[in-house]
Amino acid sequence: MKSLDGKVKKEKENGFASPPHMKSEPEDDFYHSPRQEKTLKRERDNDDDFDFKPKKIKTENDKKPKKRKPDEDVKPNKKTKTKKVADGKKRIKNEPEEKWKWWEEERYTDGVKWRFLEHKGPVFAPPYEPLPSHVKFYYDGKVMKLSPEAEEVATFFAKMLDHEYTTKDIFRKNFFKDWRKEMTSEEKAKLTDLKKCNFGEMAEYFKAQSEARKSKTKEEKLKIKEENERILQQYGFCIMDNHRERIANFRIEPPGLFRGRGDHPKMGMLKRRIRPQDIIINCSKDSKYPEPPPGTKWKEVRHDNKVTWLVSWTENIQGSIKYIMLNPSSRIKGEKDWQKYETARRLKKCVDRIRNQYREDWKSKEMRIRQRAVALYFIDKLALRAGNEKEEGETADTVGCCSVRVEHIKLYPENEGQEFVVEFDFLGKDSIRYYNKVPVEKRVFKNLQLFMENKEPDDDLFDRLNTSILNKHLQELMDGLTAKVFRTYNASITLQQQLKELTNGDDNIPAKILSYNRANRAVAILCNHQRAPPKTFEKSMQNLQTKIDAKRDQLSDAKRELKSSKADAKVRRDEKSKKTVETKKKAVQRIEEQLMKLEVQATDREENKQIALGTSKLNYLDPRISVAWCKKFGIPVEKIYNKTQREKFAWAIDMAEKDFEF
DNA sequence: TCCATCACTTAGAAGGATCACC
DNA sequence: GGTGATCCTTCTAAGTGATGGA
Repeated sequence: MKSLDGKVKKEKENGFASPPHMKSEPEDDFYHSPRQEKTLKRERDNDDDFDFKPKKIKTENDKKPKKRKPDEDVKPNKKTKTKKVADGKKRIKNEPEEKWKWWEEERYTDGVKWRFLEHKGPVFAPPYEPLPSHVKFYYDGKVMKLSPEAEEVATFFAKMLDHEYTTKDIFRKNFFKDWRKEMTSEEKAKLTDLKKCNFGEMAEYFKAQSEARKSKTKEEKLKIKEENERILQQYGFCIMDNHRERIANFRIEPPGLFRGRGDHPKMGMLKRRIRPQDIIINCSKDSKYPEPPPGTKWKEVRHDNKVTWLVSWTENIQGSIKYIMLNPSSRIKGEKDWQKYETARRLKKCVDRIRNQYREDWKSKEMRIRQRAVALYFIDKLALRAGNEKEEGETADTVGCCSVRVEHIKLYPENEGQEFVVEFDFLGKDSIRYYNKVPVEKRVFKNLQLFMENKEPDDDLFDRLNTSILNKHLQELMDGLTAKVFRTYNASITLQQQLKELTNGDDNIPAKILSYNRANRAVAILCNHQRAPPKTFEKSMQNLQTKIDAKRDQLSDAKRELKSSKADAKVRRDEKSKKTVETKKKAVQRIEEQLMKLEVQATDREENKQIALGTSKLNYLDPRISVAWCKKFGIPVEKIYNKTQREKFAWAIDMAEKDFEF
């Protein structure tokens, strides 16, 4: 099977224009003036302290039109203005259309995700290329020629030889078992012990290949780049309704060895190659369907416009479905994202009521209600994930709030001068450790003691609760409320409040950005977004310190020079020496600035050693807060969001003014 | 009500691209 | 221009939560 048949097919017009949407403007918008909060962990907001600001009606002269709300539940939209979506006939294709402001248009309701969808299908992994004959595999010290099927799987292992994975028993066991399935019966009979396999030459070969790729000439690299660009243009976009939209992952995952996170029982298993007959295509009936590679067929072509995916297949490790979907910059993802933050803002309006309610529920006669209330308190206070049940033995043993077990918490009536301390220690999503010691309210503490009575360490702490019960309850408290909304809400409100607290209007830009990063960091800590410290961390820190020291020396030199030039000018009293003083002054200033920049950088980096800022920035922080902050303090938005992020948050950059309140 | 399935969001690692410095 | 550090993009695993059928 050819992965990408070399020829570029001329793109054909589809000649279809989906029905134009009528654009409408909502009549109003809510703004909220939140209380400032002092600490990282959130306290109460007042329920009723938001005010109402009427929406402007867009006119031709308005520079910034007020946009509609993404969240239909908030209030009905009144159509104040309609705009026809251009009927996308000939102009849609290849040239990048001018930036489309989908957020100014009306959304679909009733679960329809699109009216027209056309795409080219996925790009398959390149077929296996057998190793050159000089690259040998050895078994028990002797050369052995492998069948292509067995050889391919062997190369997967060889490519990972440097990785810790290949030293793990489970990984090796799973790999060997799956590898044997690909062997001929002769190979199977002969290769019985993984320890006797020598993949060294293969590994060397791949390393050399990778080196060769790096040391290619400029021209060669450019050629590769152009080819990638060509594939991107051909397969990396679809037409959804009237717009050419970028696809996120148009390449099918290549075969390889499964790399689970943490202690995953399936690590090392063979992830099989996906073929056209595994693929389900989703597109509209009246579109030009993607062609399967010559001589092959798709599993199915369907036309389901209640879903957003273009391509799907079932993966063989967990049996789960994988999808090809659109890029975060697309309308379909952006609308959802915007809506997510609007839901979180609605929570802000009623979070006080909800908090009062769960505090009451701590006293309930019913165990299930107490458990629900304590769990919700943790989700709110500590930004824990919901914690769905998982199938035992199928995945790594990780938990979230509802699935926390007795063994994951310790209770201290008194600890380090604080009363009622709970110590959490468990593995969360991606097997990232959650460790936290927090003082809680007495009632919570007493409840926890009660929940733990007569239980074994591996019993569920909340045995009368699961995520579905919890979410059902939340749904009753607020339309659209689920456990994860609390994470979004608490992350965003924390950012907003930390920015208020930390930003000093008189600071220069690097110092303000340090403040921003610190606010961002507070959120990342709250959400427990961690990263492995970069391998080069210590060294790069040292380098930076060396630079700082050098800069300090430079500064004292410059100061000395300034001093002597001043003395000189005093004696000479001529223009030339006055000028010299000025020049020296400027030099000192410049060096001071440079020094400060370096010091700020060092602080930022040190504080960021094990913390990942990206996840919260991308998924939890209402981008309008950051945009408003940039506008308020004259920071170019490019300093906060890179190009990709600006594309994802185009809606927020366009609509948020400096007075935006989450 | 329970469970499986499906769709979609959220997550950190890896590797490539770009930048800063000498 | 070379090199190492840093930034950005890609990759795909691992969550959440809705839904529908038994």
